[in-house]
Amino acid sequence: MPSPSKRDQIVDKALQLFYRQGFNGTGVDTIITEAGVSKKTLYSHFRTKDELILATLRKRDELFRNNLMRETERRTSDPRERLFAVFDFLTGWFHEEGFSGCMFINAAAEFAEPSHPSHKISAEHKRLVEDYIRQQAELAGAKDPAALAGELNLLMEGAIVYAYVMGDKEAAARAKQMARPFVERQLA
Amino acid sequence: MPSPSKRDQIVDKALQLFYRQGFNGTGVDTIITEAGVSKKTLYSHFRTKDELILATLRKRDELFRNNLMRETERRTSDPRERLFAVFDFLTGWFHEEGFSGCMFINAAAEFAEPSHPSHKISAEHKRLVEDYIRQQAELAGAKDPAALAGELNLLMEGAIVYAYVMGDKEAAARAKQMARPFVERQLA
DNA sequence: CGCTAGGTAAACCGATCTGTCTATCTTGAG
DNA sequence: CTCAAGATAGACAGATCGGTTTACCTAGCG
Repeated sequence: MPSPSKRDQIVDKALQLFYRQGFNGTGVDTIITEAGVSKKTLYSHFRTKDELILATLRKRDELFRNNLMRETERRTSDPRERLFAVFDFLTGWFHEEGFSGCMFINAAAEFAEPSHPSHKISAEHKRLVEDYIRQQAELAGAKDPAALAGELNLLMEGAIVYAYVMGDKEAAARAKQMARPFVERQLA
Repeated sequence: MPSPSKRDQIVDKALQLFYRQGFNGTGVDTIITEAGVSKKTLYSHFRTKDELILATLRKRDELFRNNLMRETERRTSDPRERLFAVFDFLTGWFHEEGFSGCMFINAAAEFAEPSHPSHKISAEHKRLVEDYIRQQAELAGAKDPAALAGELNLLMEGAIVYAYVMGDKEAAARAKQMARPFVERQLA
């Protein structure tokens, strides 16, 4: 059977390249060269480029949400403070070298059709992030955790667009300030 | 000299196709076929595909901001209410057939490098939209119009991501509600 | 030893990409 | 009428695309 580490090599490289150069903008030949793998190996693990794209998006979702949760929970154990800490996580992310926006927003941009598998995974990713916020809002004792999570997530998305399109890496700090009235109203 | 209407035909078709299928995802051959124009004509008006992309983005910026201003000002003449009316404009836009997100967010996704001309035009577009909001905030008598415009624009961007990636076309109505505390604080 | 599974390198396929060029047609102005 | 400008269709070039195939290599194992 195919070695799992080869598969990981491919997905890891594809992750970098798709993130920085887009999906249509990255050819299979580039991926195999960078990953140091033959084309046959790639196509023994993935039937098509589309399948590779889906696999990278799934991995990115897993890595990103793990980071979000780990960093948020590392910063504070107070559930109320965690609702604000997600914005500090964003600030750190925006300043990372190679930051290139949200890979799922980027994927939705290239795969416009809502029924396209990559677009659906992107929507699901956003839903899962919002779910995590909702859990924290519940722990914090919010009156309507789902509503608060929606509000905070909308602020996060706005900050991401600001940071990426306009290059304003301090947008997350502004979004954090903007979050205040909504958290307060829910936890009054 | 080249007829200006031919040029317009090309840009108009390119606008549709780039918006719905992306920039890398739309070939020059498709554009000329759909526009009913020969390849030579296209390349007599634009030196490269990149130049055509820039021309379509400039036109989109012009059309979009004209729409935003016209629709916002048509809805109400009260400057304070106009700050909320921009969200109603968004709701209408989200429900348009063929809505495919913000073309400038999509462009930034495909042209990741901040120095890329298309990325720069996208950043400029967002800045110009925010400028318009700031003008309205000034007219409404905001204490810090620039800050309020930044807050409202961030809410708008968040709503756009929600509407496009997650398919939640009512996000603008939620963003409108979220705008309330910021407008009130500035106009107290 | 010899077989097999998984790998490599690279040729190859047909399609598509951006961009150029040739040859022809139409049209409006002097 | 004549001629030049602007358009057409479409062949063409060279690169790149996603994907298949061939031929060879290597390591583990009976």
